[in-house]
Amino acid sequence: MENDITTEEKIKEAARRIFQQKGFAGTRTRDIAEEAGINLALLNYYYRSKEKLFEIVMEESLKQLFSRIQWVLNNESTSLSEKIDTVVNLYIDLLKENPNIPLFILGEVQANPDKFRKKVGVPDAFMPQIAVVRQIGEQIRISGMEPVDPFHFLVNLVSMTIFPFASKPLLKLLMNRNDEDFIRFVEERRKLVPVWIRSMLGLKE
Amino acid sequence: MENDITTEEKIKEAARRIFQQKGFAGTRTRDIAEEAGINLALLNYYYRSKEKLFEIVMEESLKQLFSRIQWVLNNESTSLSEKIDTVVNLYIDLLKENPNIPLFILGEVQANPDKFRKKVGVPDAFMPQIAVVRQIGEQIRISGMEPVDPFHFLVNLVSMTIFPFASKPLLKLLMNRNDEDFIRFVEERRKLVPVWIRSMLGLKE
DNA sequence: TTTTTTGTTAAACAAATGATTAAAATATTT
DNA sequence: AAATATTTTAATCATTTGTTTAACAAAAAA
Repeated sequence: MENDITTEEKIKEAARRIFQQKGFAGTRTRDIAEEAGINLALLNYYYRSKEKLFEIVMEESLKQLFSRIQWVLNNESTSLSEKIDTVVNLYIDLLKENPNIPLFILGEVQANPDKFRKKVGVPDAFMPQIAVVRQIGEQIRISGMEPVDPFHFLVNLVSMTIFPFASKPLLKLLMNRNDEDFIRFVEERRKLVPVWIRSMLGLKE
Repeated sequence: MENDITTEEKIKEAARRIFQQKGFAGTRTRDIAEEAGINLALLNYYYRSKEKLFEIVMEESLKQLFSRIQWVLNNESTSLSEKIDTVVNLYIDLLKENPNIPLFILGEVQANPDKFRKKVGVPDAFMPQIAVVRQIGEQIRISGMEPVDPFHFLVNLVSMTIFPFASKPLLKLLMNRNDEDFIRFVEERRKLVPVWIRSMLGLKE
């Protein structure tokens, strides 16, 4: 049988699943080994330590959550309205596959803020320069609303898209819904969130 | 000197701070003892175990985040618009004092969904009966928009209010803002979020 | 004051856990 | 095939960590 997936990859995938669900402190190397179906010692053979393996998983998770979106938001050749649609679609697609990513990252940052200072450090005065922020600023002027910090709308977009996934287990309990219901609920938001955001900004459909 | 605060309370307060920041797995009993300035053995003397102490902290955190809000949302004698204002104000007040609560609860639920089945279990078909859901449903009909699940607006309200706190450390990094800036940003949202929600619902100011 | 109860401390225990080692199995090279 | 290198395994090590114990101190009751 040709088992294309190498042992090294099996370990990383298992680590990803468990780290993302339980966090660094809540994960035991033995859990990862069991999930991967390999001997405990192989973890230290391929990756030097639990910490090192975690670094890799975290790095990739950050990349998943930020890199594509960052590119979209900074694209000078798409309209604000297109950006809104794209971001919502990208996030919902990603989080349907991998709903634990947001809490994983946020939780680790909250537990260990120092470790992330450098990792997520954004060059000073870069963010305000990003295309979408400028476009939101313009739209605020155009629509004639009172001046507001453009970041509010970015936060709204991300909040309304990501938060339902971050609170998925709680939502399911509170709303008495199963997985299927939850997916349906989120798919409705795929259309609704962009409508709401555009409406906030006074953007016509 | 009359030190009103009893040893037992000192331990619980220290536990609350550390548990809420690091989570159950990330917290060592020795950290709690040090933070409380007491001998390690006193933790097991007053509370039987780390687990039992955690239960108490979690119980109180859930109560903080849910009980008052639940009461507000289910109040038959306030308008929908009033409820929106009240919820946003209550949450922002609470989270300014205690910004780690949301991630704490959500993280523990994600790490250990089973433990919370019973704890947060809501009586079947209770949620749809709650006053605010009915009021939102009515407003949806009145405003003449296409029929939508009223829960979307509850989720929007909670997302836009709570998510900025859940992502506070990351937001600060990404937006290059300090604590003072963050508070200002959140205070702006105290006024803005209700406006946006009302607008989504076609509610006049 | 004497006795008893309650609170506190330092030390130690036992289990859990990340990591290592040395040998065995498997694959690759010569 | 023999030799070498790589991968895997079982056992063990060393540290961390939740908990307990036994002695001591302080407070309350007698």
